[in-house]
Amino acid sequence: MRYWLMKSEPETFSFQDLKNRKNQREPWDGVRNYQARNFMRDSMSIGDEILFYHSNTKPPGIVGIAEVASHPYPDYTAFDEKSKYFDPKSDPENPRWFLVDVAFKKDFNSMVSLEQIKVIPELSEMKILQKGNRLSITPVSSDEFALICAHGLKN
DNA sequence: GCCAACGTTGGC
DNA sequence: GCCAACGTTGGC
Repeated sequence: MRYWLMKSEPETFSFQDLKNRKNQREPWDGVRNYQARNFMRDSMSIGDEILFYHSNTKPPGIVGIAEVASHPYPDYTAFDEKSKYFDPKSDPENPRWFLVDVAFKKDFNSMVSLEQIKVIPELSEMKILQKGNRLSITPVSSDEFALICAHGLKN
């Protein structure tokens, strides 16, 4: 079992949007970064838990828990000329981009904001805090995951 | 809206 | 294979 942090801009796709989806489940399409793709394609397993992070919003932070809900499979939006994620270089015979389905698991009682994360010494190693980090998917340790959940789930 | 950081592209 | 130009991310 691994743990991940996945970013999404709430204006594009929020945690509430995920919760409102049929089966509370959504393909994580549109990732066009090789490192993030590799995490989904090579390292994720069904049941891995995900910290759902809202970026580019005020305040940014982690709003709840999701989980990996499928094996990796090709990102079909890369083959769709009408999609904004269309990539003519991704060949259906040899797909360049992969994704997993993500499922809603649990709301936090209160957001764990980026500001809070920054002041918790045990979280100082998190990728999200490292300078210049822009990766939309990053691994999280089990201790970090547990600590953030403890903060998010307390009243 | 600014801009630092970083990934990708393409000419050479 | 180098690297300048360009586009994007995302906190502030």
